[in-house]
Amino acid sequence: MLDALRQRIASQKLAPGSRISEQAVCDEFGISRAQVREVFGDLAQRGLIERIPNRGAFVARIDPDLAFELFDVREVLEGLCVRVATEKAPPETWQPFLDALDDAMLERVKKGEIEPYIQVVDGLRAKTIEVAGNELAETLLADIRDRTFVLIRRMLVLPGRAEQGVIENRLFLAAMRRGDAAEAERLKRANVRSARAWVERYRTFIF
Amino acid sequence: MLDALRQRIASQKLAPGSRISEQAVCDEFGISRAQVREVFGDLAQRGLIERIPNRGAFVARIDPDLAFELFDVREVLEGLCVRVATEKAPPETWQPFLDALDDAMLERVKKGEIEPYIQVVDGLRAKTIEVAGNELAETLLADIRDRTFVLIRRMLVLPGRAEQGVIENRLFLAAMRRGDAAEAERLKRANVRSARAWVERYRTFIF
DNA sequence: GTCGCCAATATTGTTGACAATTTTTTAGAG
DNA sequence: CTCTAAAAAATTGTCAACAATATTGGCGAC
Repeated sequence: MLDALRQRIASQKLAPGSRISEQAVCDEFGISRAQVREVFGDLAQRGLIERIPNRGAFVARIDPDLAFELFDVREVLEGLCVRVATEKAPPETWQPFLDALDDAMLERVKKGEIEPYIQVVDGLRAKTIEVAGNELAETLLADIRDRTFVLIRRMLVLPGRAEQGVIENRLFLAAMRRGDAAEAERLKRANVRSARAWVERYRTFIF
Repeated sequence: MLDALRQRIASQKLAPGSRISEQAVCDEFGISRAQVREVFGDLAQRGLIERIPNRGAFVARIDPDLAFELFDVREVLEGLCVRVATEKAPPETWQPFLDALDDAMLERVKKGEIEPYIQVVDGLRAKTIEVAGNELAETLLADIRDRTFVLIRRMLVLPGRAEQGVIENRLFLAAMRRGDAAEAERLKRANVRSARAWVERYRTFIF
């Protein structure tokens, strides 16, 4: 139930800025307002909704400043996970992802076919976070993902971004593959910073 | 009210593992259970308490694994804040802190007088986070601080740790003073990792 | 016709009572 | 005396009604 709302907000099936009525949620899920209010408290703390006293709950808007904050925190947390994952997992763990990001994949994204790329990158991140084994970082990154989900999709359809993403992912994956944790972290962070720069550059389109 | 409980848990006036009765909080603060339950939800998400269905709320225990997770996340977040703060603030911002951490201070901590040192370091962190202007990182670091407050106090009374802290703080402060953001971040991270290593080394005393 | 004010409506915030579950106590058998 | 089981007490989870606040609609003055 909480996850259902999380997903809807992340995917913008609920438009940013729109109000979510407590009663509407009660009716749809057949639960009492007390439970809805508990869920709302949860969503508010995750930054997915904003609660204004006596006014209600509103789907959070992502202004550019906040988006860059999210990118900065994501950069260091994913960098941390990449470093620890590189140290913990055997190097061959990352080979399948390197294989998947081959030249054929590069051709596909050049033609605008980004779904397979997203699949691989999502799998890689999930694996990295799992291996890193830092539950705190895991939950924080999940929250950040919820809040930036649509933003990132919008960025990935920009001309050339997914292609650049393939190249950057190859770079830090190669470092992971050879067990160079410090360099892998550095390259992963460069990757996130690069994405941040694209958002900055195409700000008018994305926001 | 939430802050009162936060402080009590952070300072371990409420012992880790002990149960917090909803009714007890109601009586003490003169509020209804619904409000208490909302606060409990908040505390649970911050990781300060653990709620077990139909059993109640328990003050969270910090086992070594979790402590190291907290240190790892703190390392990268404080590193981020130091880097951004160095980029944003004029270099002379950090001079007062360098001045405070002089040889006289070093002598004091050598004699076990760590309170002034803690004062300065806390002020430095507050200033750094404020200047960095990343509200997400700010709240996350505040939560981590709540959870590791007692831990760090226990570490600082260990022989030699505060002294080492003075030296490490001087190092990254010097980098901030000369506007070298990348190096300041690196040295701040080394500082947190060093603290983590002390906790690891004196594990039996600290946990 | 527009602005301001007041009533009507709707929504959120709060409270207390009731239900479900767990813990403690007590009684009884071995 | 100890262990088991059932009853009693205490605690958390849930709900519906009430109060407070905000929004909407309508009326009248200018």
